[in-house]
Amino acid sequence: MSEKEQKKATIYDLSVVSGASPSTVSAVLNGTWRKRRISEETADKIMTLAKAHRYTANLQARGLRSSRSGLTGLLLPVYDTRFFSSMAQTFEAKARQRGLVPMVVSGRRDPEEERQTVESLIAYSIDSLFVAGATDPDGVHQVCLRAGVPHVNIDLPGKYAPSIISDNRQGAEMLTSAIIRHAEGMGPLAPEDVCLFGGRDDHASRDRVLGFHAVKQSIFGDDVPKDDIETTGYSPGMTALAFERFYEKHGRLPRCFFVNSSINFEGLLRFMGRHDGEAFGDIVVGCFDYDPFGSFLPFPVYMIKPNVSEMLDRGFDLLGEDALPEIIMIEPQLVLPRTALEGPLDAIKDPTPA
Amino acid sequence: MSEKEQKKATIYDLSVVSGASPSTVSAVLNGTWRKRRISEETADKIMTLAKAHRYTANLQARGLRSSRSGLTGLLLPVYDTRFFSSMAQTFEAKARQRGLVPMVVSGRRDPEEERQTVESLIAYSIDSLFVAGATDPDGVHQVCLRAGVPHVNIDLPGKYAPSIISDNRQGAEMLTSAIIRHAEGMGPLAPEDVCLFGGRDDHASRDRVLGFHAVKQSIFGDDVPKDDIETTGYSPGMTALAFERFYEKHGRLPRCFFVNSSINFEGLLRFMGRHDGEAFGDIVVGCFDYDPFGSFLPFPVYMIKPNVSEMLDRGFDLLGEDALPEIIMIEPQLVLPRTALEGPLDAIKDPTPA
DNA sequence: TTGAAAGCGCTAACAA
DNA sequence: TTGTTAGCGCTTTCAA
Repeated sequence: MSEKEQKKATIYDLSVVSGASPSTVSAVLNGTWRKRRISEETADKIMTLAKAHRYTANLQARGLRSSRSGLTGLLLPVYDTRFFSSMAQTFEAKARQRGLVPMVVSGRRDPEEERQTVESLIAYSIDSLFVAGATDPDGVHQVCLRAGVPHVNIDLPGKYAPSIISDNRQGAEMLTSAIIRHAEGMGPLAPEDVCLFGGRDDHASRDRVLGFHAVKQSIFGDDVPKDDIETTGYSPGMTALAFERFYEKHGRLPRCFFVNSSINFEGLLRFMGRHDGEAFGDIVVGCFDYDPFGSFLPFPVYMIKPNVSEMLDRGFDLLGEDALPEIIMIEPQLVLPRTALEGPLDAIKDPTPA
Repeated sequence: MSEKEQKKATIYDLSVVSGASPSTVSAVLNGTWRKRRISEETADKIMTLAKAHRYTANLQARGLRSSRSGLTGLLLPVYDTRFFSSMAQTFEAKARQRGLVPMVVSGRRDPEEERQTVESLIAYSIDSLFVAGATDPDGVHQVCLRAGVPHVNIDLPGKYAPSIISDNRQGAEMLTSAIIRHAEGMGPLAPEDVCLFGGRDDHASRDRVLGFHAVKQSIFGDDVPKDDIETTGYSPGMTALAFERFYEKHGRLPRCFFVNSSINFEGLLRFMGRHDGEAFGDIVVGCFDYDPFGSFLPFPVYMIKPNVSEMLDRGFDLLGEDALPEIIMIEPQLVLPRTALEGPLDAIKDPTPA
């Protein structure tokens, strides 16, 4: 309670106490003073004064005047999965490294909401936008284009802006062979024992299905049934239903299956909550997404971890020039069952516990 | 690609095309026109024009002029746990319901970084701030106070601002009795079979330890050893080490233990990754925090789920008046093993999968 | 090496 | 019922 709420100091206040003009103060405080050939002496004096008066720039005013806000946006579908929350964490760190302030928002997989949410960012004059896993990246693109906001797509590609995505095809192949190999080690496997749950009609899901089928074919030959896919959207509830249906029909879950995202994986949890171990005794599961707790469930779970850090770095690189709408693929990582990877949490220095 | 990047329309553009003055346009577009007694007719015309020209207000300018930015901040320690990511998700929804734009940032449990991060929000003139789980809430308070930013503490209390926290004492009691009851069902239990891992010297941990000991005492009597606590900080690595140490010494993990947060729980995962089932055969675990995947690990896991929605609602209520620095406790929920609760993800309408 | 002055887009008295 | 005007705090020519 030591200091009172005082009006924030402005460059005019510092101009008065320093005897310099507001424009000089401004230049000193925003770092352009060297090239404005202001004497080291004046600069020092002003900076000292600024510190003493706890001056911090009003970034709204700066942004209004200079039409560069210093804000960079990240549009997520949802926060509440390990994939997207670690993306938010990593994004924030990388933005701040670059002297930008991150604004993370969620579009909740609704094209209209995505556009509106982005409009709200643009209303604050964000300088750039990362569009991650958008349901309608091209709709978002239109909005950005009108406002002249440079943007890149992450994880799910769009047609009109550069896209940096996981190599879904290759990841799906790694994952599919891993789970099949594991399941085969537990007894002979038929093609109909190997299924895929989740996903929808988007770029990522299509590539994953391609990879999944390619591997099945290479193992079981050409006569694999094509009805081994249960498309459920990205909804835990729908995915749980799909598992229930399969269970009704076959009296158990498939011995070996691929789940298309951690959100679909939550559908499996719901199924598990309603059934005991018999329903899913010796299954082997693959999940396209990594969740540390998911990796330790009571059956083997292979996971694919997208390389978020790399994707974001490439994204920041591409924002500078207005790049072509090409698609850049980043190799994801196969994570073996019962693996607790280190993450952004490990980078933080926790104060001493005692 | 249909529309080109055009300069954003301003109230002056609309003033020209509508024939009304800029201030009239302004009043119409910011909703104050009724009380400025502007005719419905004029208002309609301007609104139509605004729509046609895709006008959206420049919120930096509005904020600069009116000194209300429409931004509300949420300071988190980290994004990357289910507790905080679902808080971010819920916060965003509640902020938008109230016509505010959320800015979520992470202070990474570093007092200095917390203050700096909040300064960066204040530089954009946020109207209010939620301080969740801060390591140094009172340091953040000072920063907010100087800038006149109303703020509340969530989850971890501060001395100078209103705090809305989980009832940690009561939650710990629920959790402790649940795991002890469960473990007793599997065979007789001695006081030294029941331990607590994680946490540090903060308000939440202290209350949890209190609740933990109270229940142990009520069950085992007064002679419970007080060396049943392993304080590790909020770090997966440190917590894993604590489990290793215990294992070295006793050849197995305690039969029944309380883990102080999902971050500490990740330390258990790391331990599990390095040992096979014998090391933790028939353990019963309680975790103060809920994670759906954690609930389905291969041993019984009881979890406590804080009531985030309620905490945030109360927080928004308290921001209006400048409230006293009281502590409001919200009852958390005990979640039984193998429970997949619905969450923010279920509220979202997923587009049809096909 | 520095200062004066205009203006970013908006709001809010005060006039009319 | 509407318009005029000043200015939020800053940057940026242009002039000195």
